[in-house]
Amino acid sequence: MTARRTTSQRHEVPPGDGLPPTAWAVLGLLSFPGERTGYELKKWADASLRFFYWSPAISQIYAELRRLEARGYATSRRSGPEEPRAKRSYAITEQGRAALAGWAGGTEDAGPPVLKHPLLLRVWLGHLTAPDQLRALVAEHIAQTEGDLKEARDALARAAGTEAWSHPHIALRWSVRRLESEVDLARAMLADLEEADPPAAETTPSSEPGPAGAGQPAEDSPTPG
Amino acid sequence: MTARRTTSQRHEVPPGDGLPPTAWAVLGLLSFPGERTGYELKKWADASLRFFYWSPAISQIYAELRRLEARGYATSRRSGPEEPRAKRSYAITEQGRAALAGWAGGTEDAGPPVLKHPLLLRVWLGHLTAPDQLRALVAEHIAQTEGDLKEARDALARAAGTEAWSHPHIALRWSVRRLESEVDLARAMLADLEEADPPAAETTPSSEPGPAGAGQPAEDSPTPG
DNA sequence: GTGTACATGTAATCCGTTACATGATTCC
DNA sequence: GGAATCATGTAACGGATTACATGTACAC
Repeated sequence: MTARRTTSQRHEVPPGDGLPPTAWAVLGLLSFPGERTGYELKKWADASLRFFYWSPAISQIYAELRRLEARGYATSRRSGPEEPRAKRSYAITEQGRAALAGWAGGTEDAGPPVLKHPLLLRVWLGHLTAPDQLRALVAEHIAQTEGDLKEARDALARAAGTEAWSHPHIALRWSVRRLESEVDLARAMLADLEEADPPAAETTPSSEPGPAGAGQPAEDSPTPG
Repeated sequence: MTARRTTSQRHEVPPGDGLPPTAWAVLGLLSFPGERTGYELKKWADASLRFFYWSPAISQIYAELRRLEARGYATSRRSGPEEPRAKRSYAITEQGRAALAGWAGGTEDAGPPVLKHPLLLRVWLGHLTAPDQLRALVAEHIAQTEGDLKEARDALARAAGTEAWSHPHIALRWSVRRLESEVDLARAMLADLEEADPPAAETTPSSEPGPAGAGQPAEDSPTPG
């Protein structure tokens, strides 16, 4: 409900582009010099874009490449007999570059960032789970995020050699910091959970004993937090 | 490629539930005491779950509610003539609560958090955009995030009165901190962008002048960072 | 009496995933 | 010779959105 106008009445398709975000991402990969196969694009996306954008199914990359070509935003070329493998390599066209630059420059709103965090949903539903089990889930998430963080750092280190690609580099730095923050956030939440529901232990003989009204709040209460 | 096993061979559908994440979220909303209409669920999701999970289309909430009822996870009741409006109210069943508790407890992996950040894609593609235009996009994102942050803080303040709902409260606290971090991250990125490409100004007479090899790196270079 | 909020749905469409199918090349 | 990687695609399906359709209640 955050504004986001519905383009007015009578289904007039956005005259210009109307491409899904994934198409722009694929075209973006092609915007760097050189030509590439769908397979290569997939590997590349998994190594960089995945940290802040997405990691698409390979079948969809092929589909987007065909669409991009149909629009004149990319051209493709079958490998000749000199190359060992039969494959199809794509390159961006002038038209494609212009359209992409328009998208990247922000003439049409690219939409807000989307975050879908199942762990948080589980925490939100913490009343259904045993406290230590919930904390274990958070701890597991921390471990997993630390793994991602390591991978992002490796990617950043790899990219450090290849200079002149400053913008991908900046995006990766953002990703590393973001993952660091994700770990911090999870740790802070763990602390909150412990405070709200101290682990069964002999070292906390203060405050309320426990089973007062923690179970079910008054019936018919309106939408909480 | 972060593990995430493909459930092994031969399409054996997950025997138990196989519900999409959205269904669990809707059922989760129902797991708090009281009965609610689809319309109320939508409003509630927009006021809380949206900060860390999702904000579904109203039509889909109705669809999920019907599915949940078909599975026996929820029951519905039409409003009688005593109520001013004709509507259908849903409540969770014992079965539904049990299934949801199983999901929330983590027996089946709920999947990793998903982040799709169009701004970062644009930054990654910064070579296509004028430096100050790109910085303007980041600045706009900061402003927008600060708006979200304010809303999240308001939600937290509203929830502060309604105690005993400690878990939703903890999730909201996480969201507030997360949005604060998002602002910090964007500011840091802005600084990186300024360093990489100093704004046309008279106050920085040091380091390299600029247009050396910043345009197109050597042709045929392999997949960069 | 007009607009907004409440309230529920259907239909069309599309993005995206999973599963399936196929085959060549390279590495061990 | 067998596994992993390279390489490309089709088919089925499902989740989710947008647009459309409809109507009541309430506030101003």
